[in-house]
Amino acid sequence: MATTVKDVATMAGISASTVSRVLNGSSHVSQSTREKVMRAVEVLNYSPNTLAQGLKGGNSRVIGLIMPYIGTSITNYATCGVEQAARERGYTVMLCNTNESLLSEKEHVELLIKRGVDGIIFATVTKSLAHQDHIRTVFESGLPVVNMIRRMKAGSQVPTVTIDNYQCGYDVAEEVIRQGGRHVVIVEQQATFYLYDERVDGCVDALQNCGIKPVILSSATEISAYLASGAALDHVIAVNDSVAAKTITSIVRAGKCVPQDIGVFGFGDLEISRLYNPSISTVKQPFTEVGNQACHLLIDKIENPTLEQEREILLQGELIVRESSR
Amino acid sequence: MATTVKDVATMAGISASTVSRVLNGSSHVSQSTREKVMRAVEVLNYSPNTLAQGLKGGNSRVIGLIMPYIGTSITNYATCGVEQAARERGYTVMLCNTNESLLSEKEHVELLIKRGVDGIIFATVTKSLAHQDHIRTVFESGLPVVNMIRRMKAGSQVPTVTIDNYQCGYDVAEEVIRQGGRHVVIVEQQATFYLYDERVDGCVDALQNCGIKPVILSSATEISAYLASGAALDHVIAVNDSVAAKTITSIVRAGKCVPQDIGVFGFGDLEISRLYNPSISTVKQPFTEVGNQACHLLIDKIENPTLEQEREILLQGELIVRESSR
DNA sequence: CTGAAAGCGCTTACAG
DNA sequence: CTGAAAGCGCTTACAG
Repeated sequence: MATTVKDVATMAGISASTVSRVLNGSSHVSQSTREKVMRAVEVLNYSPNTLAQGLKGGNSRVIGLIMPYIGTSITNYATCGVEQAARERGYTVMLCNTNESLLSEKEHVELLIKRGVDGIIFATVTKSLAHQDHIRTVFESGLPVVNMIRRMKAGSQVPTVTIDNYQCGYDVAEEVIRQGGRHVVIVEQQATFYLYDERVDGCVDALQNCGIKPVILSSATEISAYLASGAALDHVIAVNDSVAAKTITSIVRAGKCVPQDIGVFGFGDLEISRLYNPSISTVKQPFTEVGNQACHLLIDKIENPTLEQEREILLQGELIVRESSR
Repeated sequence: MATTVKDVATMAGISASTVSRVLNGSSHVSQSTREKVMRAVEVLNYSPNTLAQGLKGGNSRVIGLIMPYIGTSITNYATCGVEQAARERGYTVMLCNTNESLLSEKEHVELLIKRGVDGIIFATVTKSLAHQDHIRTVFESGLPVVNMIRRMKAGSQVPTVTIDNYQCGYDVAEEVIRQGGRHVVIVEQQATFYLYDERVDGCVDALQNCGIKPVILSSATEISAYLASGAALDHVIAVNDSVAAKTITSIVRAGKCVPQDIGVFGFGDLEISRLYNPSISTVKQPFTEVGNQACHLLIDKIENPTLEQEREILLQGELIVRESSR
């Protein structure tokens, strides 16, 4: 049904081999046959079957993307970035969702290999150091692999693209200090990820450099009790924008004003930080760019296997001061 | 490098054909050879190369998913739903992002066909009736196709899974009336989609049935001027949750209270509607379910080509009343 | 510069 | 019940 090399060859009056050569521009072909082929390709609207190309051992031009969850904006933007870079370079993305399941992540790896992908991008579910053998195995097999968003274990050879969350935390804390912060609370969230830990570490270090020891609460709901206790408080740094929003609500309901009484910061620059009233000061996280770079890194390796890859790419966030602070 | 049928055949001491038969369970095979094969498969950890399977004319077990934009929660949830259903049934998703470009949508169709997908799911970018020929062409070629989220032109044969936005609008307006609404404003948004139009239509019809004629504003920023004009207003229905949030901010800044002075409703049940202060009354939209059903519809057709498909599946929303109303 | 042949890994009539 | 052969569409040494 679809047109094949054979059809083109017949129409051009030459062999299939030569058609293939013209299309892949490998060896030298005479100008006249090249033109004949191109004309036939044009007329028949021919385009090679990638399945067959992939089977033949060439690149399948498909990369696997294994995400922990797709319904969240971080992974979303990263997915978007990967897809965009892949398309630019002529690759297609196979999307896998592990729902934060390690088992599922492992299964997806096997599936993707079976599907003949040229490489795999992870945003690995594991922060546990012990459970990344499946990734290392793939890496060592020579199949190009890039990890993004979430760090892997220290000493891992797998190239990783991520955001410098420690620095983001450090920047926020410095801004807090600039605004005169003395009594600072950091609000975490139940499910903690590396990236939250890193943000918190950055905050704590920056604050301690100025002699401030922050109080750490493990969820936004604890803010009410903290305020009720009468403890001094002038700034809150929440581990992400959603938590910041919840925190502001708690503060306002306790009868305090944001930012007049208490300044609040989040991380992420999600839609909510712009829409919330008051709008939320935050650190913008370039996740689309993370996806983009991860994909380019992967394809570079695919197309040039001997390439020495960068071990780690750290992207910087951008402090955005809005109404919820100062 | 990877193990093939041949390896299994050699190990089991039989032919490749028979191995294939055992694995595909087609014709009858003796119990003893079946066992030999299974044992070899086990030992070699064999799993067939899907590229070769696809090339051979069987199902490639890959479906194409063409989304207009991935960085937004609606399409996100739908993507999630598709991926989930696909995985359950042994299919893999190729993700395409058109960025709302019709040209790109057309290119993706060709790409996916070339990639040998078994079927394609769209959330088509066009609401223009004139520009869906590429989809119709595919549909008529017999390749299974399902459209979701956004309607296609009336009379289109392409099965569509979507949310009953008209009914959602109708439900919200009825709730407004139940709450004693008399002076109602509907706030739209710049980029209007079918689904927004449908919501508005539902609202307008329900209100008019009760003798209420709503005022329609084209963006949340107009609410300030409207309030300043001194016009009576007791309820606002915004075309989605983000617009509802902006509307509330405008109302509050104009010195009015939500919901005491003015009740506000949105659509979507996005994260923001829970986090906003006050939390926003809305209609929950089951987009994950939309993706899910679209995918099942597609795979049903793939696996049973003679199947008579439903032309349209309409999913219902769910009214959620929160603090921003009554 | 170009063609015939072999092969990627699989499946499926066609024979036995 | 099972095997040998052909073929899916392509590419790539191997000859000329």
